Amino acid sequence: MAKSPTTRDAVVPVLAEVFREHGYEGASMAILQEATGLGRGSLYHFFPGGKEEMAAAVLADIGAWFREGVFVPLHAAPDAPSARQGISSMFDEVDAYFRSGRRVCLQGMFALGRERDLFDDAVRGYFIEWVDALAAALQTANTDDPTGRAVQVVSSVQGGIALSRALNDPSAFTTALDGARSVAGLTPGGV
Amino acid sequence: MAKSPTTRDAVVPVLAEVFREHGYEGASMAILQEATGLGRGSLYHFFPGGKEEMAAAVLADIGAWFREGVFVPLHAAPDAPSARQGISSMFDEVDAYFRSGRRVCLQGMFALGRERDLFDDAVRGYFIEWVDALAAALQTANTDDPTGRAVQVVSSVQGGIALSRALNDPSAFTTALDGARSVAGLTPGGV
DNA sequence: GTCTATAAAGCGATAGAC
DNA sequence: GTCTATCGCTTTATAGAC
Repeated sequence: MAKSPTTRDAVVPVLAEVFREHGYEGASMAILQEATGLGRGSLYHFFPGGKEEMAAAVLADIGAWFREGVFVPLHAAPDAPSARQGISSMFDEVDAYFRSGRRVCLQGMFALGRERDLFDDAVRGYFIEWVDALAAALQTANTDDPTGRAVQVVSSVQGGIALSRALNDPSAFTTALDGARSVAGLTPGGV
Repeated sequence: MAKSPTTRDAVVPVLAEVFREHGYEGASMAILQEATGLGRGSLYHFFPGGKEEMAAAVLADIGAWFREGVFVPLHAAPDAPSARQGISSMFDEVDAYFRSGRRVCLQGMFALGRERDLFDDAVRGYFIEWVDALAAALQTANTDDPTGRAVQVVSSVQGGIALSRALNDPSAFTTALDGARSVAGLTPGGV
């Protein structure tokens, strides 16, 4: 690597992981400092709004990642076969991203707590985008009740994370995801 | 009412609601004090272990409620029709208890955060009991893959709470629950 | 841009009077 | 059993040197 200037963009994923592991309140400045390797002053230089701005930046970053990698492809499917392919890819991406339930969904976590009030738009927007994109793909795939099924699929993913963490068993996430695939009209085998 | 002696049992449900609304860390002693109407000294008299003992008591109380009202009936079903009836009742109880997603599941909330480490047994035990009881009823009802379906149903409930809160729309919980009913082999109409 | 020092407030927990 | 006063620690945020 030529050089590594500390940029705001580079530090956001690190902050994301800290928020995922410790929660919003639990992620103290001291922990964020240690994880990023930056001093207090540097963090406040990049994020004058403090923790709240850090979390907002993280949520925006995650939202952009899903938009680009998952939601846009779902919307882009022109016909039924490619829609089914897109939905199948979504499950693969989701399984990889959440590491079979070992990694928490920050938006889902925030939705359960007081953080929802603070980051209302980011949390709601993320799930609206997800449900809308999936519903559009399900409709293209000629599935009945696309919106209802999209809600059920996204719920299963979120609940699968919670349950697999509670049981300390990633297979619970896999099972939940399999059920969601079935709801989305995918056969266990392939697209 | 003849008199109202402040008992430990009477204060636990109040604490539960505070933990649900503010989370474990967000539920400060000041808030718990105000909600219960008790002074610091009284709270520490009932719960010498402080916040941790309060949360443990709350989790135990919730666990006992579900055990008595939901899990035991599921296990008790002697034949397929009564098993289906018990499963149907479970969904009604769950919908009422979580107020169509307006009320958070404390165990599910704790599972996503650091609290999981602190209340590991209570959180894991709660979900193990739930999945086991539902799987037993599904088996009695002659449903295939009872354990897998039980995991999917419980995941849907947990995810439905998160999604309905994120969207600020209780109908998302209802939709998630309808999907779960279908996974459990129940027709939308009745038992 | 990065750092340390420090301010100001809130936290959980304890002590001891009543 | 209930209360208030207080300890000691951690928190976020700021100020200012470099």
